Parts: sequence; C-alpha cells; structure tokens
Amino acid sequence: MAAKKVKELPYTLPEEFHVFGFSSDLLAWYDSQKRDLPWRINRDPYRVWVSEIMLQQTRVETVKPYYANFMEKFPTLGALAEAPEDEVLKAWEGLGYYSRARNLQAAAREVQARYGGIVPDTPEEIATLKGVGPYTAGAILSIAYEKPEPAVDGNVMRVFSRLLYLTDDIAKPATRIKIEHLVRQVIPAGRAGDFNQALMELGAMVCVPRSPQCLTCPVFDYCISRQEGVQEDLPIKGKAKPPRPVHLQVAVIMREGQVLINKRPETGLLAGMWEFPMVETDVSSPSAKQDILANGLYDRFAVEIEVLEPLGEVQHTFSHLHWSMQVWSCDWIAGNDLPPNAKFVSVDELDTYTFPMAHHKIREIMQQKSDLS
DNA sequence: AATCCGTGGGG
DNA sequence: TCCCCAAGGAT
Repeated sequence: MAAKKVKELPYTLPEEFHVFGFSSDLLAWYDSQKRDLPWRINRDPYRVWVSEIMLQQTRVETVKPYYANFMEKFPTLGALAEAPEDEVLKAWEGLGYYSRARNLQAAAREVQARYGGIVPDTPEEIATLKGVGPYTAGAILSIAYEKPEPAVDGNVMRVFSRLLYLTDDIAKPATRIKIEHLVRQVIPAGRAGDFNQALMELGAMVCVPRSPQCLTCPVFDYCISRQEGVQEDLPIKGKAKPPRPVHLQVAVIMREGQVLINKRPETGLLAGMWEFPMVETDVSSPSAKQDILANGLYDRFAVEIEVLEPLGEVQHTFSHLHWSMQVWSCDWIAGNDLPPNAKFVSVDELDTYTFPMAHHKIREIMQQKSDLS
C-alpha cells in the first residue's frame, strides 16, 4: 500500500518554537500591548461573529463606527434575525461586500430556527452557516468558545511566512491550509482565542506589510526571515488581475419632482442594492449613447424617456471592475406600468434606500446640478 | 483553482 | 497617480 507522500518539513515547526515558548512570548506581548477594541469588551458569540464578518477584508478603523451602529440597531441575534432585510443592508451601506450582510442575517435566522438562538460551538455546525468560512469559523470558535482552532487570515499568513521563511504564494488556497497546520501546533491550551488574536494583532501592529517593526517585535528571536534579512521580501503574493473596464449610461429620470430608481437582482454584484437605471454600452458601438440608453430602458422598464443633457462622468473601481458612467438628465414621457423592481420616489426620500458608493457619486452629480438651478 | 464580490487608506 | 491590500467567502 503506497502511503501518500507528505512533505514533513513545511508542516512541522522548528523545535525552538516549543522549547523556548513562542506562544508564551507572543501572549505576554498581547496581554500588555493589545488595543482596546469594541468587540473585545466581552466574548459574546454574537458580538464576536458580527465583528468577524465586518472585519473581512476591511480595516479596523473603518469597521468601528459601523460596528457601534450595528450593535445598537441589532443588539442581539434575535433582533437581527427579526429585522427587515432592508434595514440590515442600510446598516451596511458603504462597507462593501454586501453579501456579508445578507448572509449574516440569513445565518442568524438559521441559528434561531435550528439552534435555538445559540451560536453553535462545533467546527462542523458553524461551518454550515452562510458567510462563515475557515477563518471566521476558527475565529468564533476560539475567541467565543476557547476551542483550539486556527484562525488564519492575511495577517497570520504574513507573520508565519516571515517567521518560518515560507515562500509559498499566500494568494493560493493551499497555502492557507498549510499555515493552519502550523498554527495548530502552537495554540496554547486555554488561550486559543487570545493566541489567534495575538497573531493578528502582531501582523497589524508590528509585522506590517511594508517596513515591519522588527526591533520591537516580541518574537524577533524566532524569526528566520529576519535572521536571513529577507523579511521585507515576504510574504510572496501573486498579483491580482487589473479591473475590467465597463462603460455605462446612467439615467436620472425626473417626473413631477420624483426620480426613477430600481432594485438590483438578489444575486451577483451589489445584490439587492438600489441604483439609478443604467445601460451598458460597447465602446465600439456606432449608435448614439442617448439612443442606447433610451432603448435599453424602454426594454427593461417599459418607460419612454427623452434624454436631455449630460450631467457629467463618474468613475468607480471595484476589485475586478472599473465602471465609467456617463450620467444623463432625462424627462419621463410615457409608461406607468413599471416592473416591481422599479419605482419613482421623491428626491428627499432617497436616503431611505440603500445605494452603493458608485450611485452615491451619481447623487452628488444630481445635487450639484440642482444647486445651480 | 480561478473568478467574482466593495471600499477606502497609505505609501 | 498608481498600486497594494485589509481580521475572506461563495461558486
């Protein structure tokens, strides 16, 4: 029987880590230097959960005000489960990755229905919740329940890449698996939550992406890449593809002081968010953009409009897309049989709907125009 | 495995 | 200005 060949070295930590107490040294630093953050007030699983979802791909300073507002509006798991989805999206407006909010509420409802309102404390159960992946599962299990599970995020991958001089590409999924194996070997009994947070805190405060502060690092003595002088060259990370350009014509359609908006589909980009009607145009298309816009909106919303004048151009970049939006002021001509995802609302009422940042920029264009007139 | 999914800050 | 990238997950 041919045993599967496994590389021993990369999955096993140097003996010094155990002999000299890497985990103890890191924890001692964390105990004295950790930041006071709102989600560290207690270990309520719901509070930890919300913080971990908000912190996905999002900076601590950005999260702070959103977290405070969210916990005020939805103080308990039950409150979140019972809230209208639109209110949850509104509380997330501007944070990005809006599926996080929709998944979080869906998962809260799942916990209410299936687990009696108690966030599950096993890897198998918690991993089934929407929006809870390997990192978040480990974070909740360790921080809220003190389970010895790794929570490997970008910080931890950077820290371990430098500590052990790992040259694996941290953009590849396999690298996270490997580092989870390594972290698992040094999680101290009874302090899994603090240890995982200490690794992330180190990555955020000391072992930062550029110009790491090695002279103040509590685990300086363990760091192989520093001994080799290559800490600035780690971690290895493949480059992302540049955003794909998309050209859009946006219609600000007025009718008796009201403007037409529509709700985006429940899946995909900016799912469930409101927007001003728009149509994608091919750069090489010979047709006038005004005509493409009018025809496109007639097909989608059964409205006839007159395109009046250009209001300006708005640029907005996502991770994988770059929107170039030409904004047009339009008059409604005919068509009252709007599809259910579209409606005319007064300009004063717009704040009650949730718009992505790209469309907030369009609102600014509108505002400037109305200030002139 | 590769792609989709937002936004803002810092060098 | 441009580019990186930040307590990732779903498909």
